[in-house]
Amino acid sequence: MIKIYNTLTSKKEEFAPITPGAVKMYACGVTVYDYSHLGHARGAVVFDVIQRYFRRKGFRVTYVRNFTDVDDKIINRAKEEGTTAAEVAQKYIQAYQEDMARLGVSRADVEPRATGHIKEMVEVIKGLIEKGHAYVVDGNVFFRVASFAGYGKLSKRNLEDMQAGARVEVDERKNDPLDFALWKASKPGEPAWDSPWGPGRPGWHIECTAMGFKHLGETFDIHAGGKDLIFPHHENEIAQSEAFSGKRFVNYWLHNGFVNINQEKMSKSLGNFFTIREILDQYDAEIVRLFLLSTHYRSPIDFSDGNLKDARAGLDRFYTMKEGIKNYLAGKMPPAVRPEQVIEGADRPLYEKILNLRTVFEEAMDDDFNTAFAIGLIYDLVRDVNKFIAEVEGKREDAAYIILSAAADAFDNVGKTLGIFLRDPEEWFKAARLGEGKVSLPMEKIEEYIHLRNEARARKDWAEADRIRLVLDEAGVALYDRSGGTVWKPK
RNA sequence: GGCGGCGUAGCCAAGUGGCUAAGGCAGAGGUCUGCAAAACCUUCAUUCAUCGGUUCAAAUCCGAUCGCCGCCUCCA
Repeated sequence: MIKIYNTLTSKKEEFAPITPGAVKMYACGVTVYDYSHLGHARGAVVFDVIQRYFRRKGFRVTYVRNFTDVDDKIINRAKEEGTTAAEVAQKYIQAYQEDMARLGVSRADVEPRATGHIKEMVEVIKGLIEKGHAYVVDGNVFFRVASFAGYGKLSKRNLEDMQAGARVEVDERKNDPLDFALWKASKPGEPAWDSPWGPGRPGWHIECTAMGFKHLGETFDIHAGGKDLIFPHHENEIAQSEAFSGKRFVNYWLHNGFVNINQEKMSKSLGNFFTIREILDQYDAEIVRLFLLSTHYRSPIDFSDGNLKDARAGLDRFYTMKEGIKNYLAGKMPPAVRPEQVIEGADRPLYEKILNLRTVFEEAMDDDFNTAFAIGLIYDLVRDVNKFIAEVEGKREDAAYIILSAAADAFDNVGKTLGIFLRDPEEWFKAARLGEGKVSLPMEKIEEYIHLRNEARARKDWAEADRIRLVLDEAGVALYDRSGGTVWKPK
């Protein structure tokens, strides 16, 4: 059974879906006014793995991830660029989709846009006014926070604390500084939609309520987002949603930790961010994905060159093993024997451990999606499999075949949920790493040098062999003489 | 000021009451190798920021102290 840390209760809880066998999940997407940065990537990757994991466990998942495509920042950006808000939004939605595709993030089942749900938002706002939870001032509509008894239950703060600490200039039209805008009257030239209160545009929080209601219902299982959304965004969502429906809005609130740089939050306002595409120009997407999954999703993760290099080293290690498996299995046929007939006693524990990987992986993931631990389990098995490969000479071929193909299957199986470890080793070592621009020779030239070097080695001309090794080394190519021949990898 | 979180080896990082504190990187020694690399083996925290307390038993619970971070304003 899956246990999830719920921000609302500050505890890990057993996941009990509203509808047995189904998960209704909403993740706050991005405001599309600029390229997304690594912090956005973290949430996307983490919640992608979580929704994949639910599917793996047999749940019917409806995953909604929205785009905020109307907002002050989009309007400002449009002004700066002399274009329209709609064009700005379209451009960065496109860019986001490209970034996500490169990171291997699956498409959500529904990817709604705020501007496509104005009607739904207006309906919710109307209902809130009728129920006395909202009021109209000069074409603006504000939510009356004091009218909702549970306000503060998600972010664990009470109204007095917040008023004491209020340090923003207060919109004079609000009855109370904590009240927030549901609908904003548009200024001339701004995007505007007709409403009972005059032309305007929605406030930020109302979109998630309206889109969540429409695509998932008035109560759904999971609502996810970055920790910085807890207050005020998610707190406000709860207030307006529950005030409107009279029902519990969301059962489990999940919040991912930040990506830090030098122990500081990566953010637009600090200017210390790297866009996803900048990072992907330097590091293969799989490195980034492994890096993001190597820390539990609720903890902060520090972005640094060293940490990305660690992730790369991990992938080198994994794919070296995968290459070893592949080389062994190449050209051999699956034996028509039962595993228990041919696997010798000494290898039984390894075989059991391989078959057990799926189970222990799921135990780790069941515990609040502990990808870091799950990856540790994978590397633990990598070492065992490498040991087996190192000693495979003396083994029965049919038994070795069964063990190694079972290992390949097991790694593949868990890799699919994480979205890593799935490539062909050859592709990893060559295409992926070549893509980082570290090798300054074309592949054909490299192969030619290797051929020349092996001729030199055949006549025991070690000086020439070493000279060629050095030439390739300077071009960023490392050579390894294996029993099956010489292979090369980017340094 | 209010609220929340974190502090585990040189580095990254699991572990939240009880077997030997996962896993990776880096380091040291070894096997292998024409030389290398990879891989494998051995080694690498008597100790979990500090100090007290609770308990038969704590990195894990409680209190205090120090340090760091986040939210309270748009923020994944």
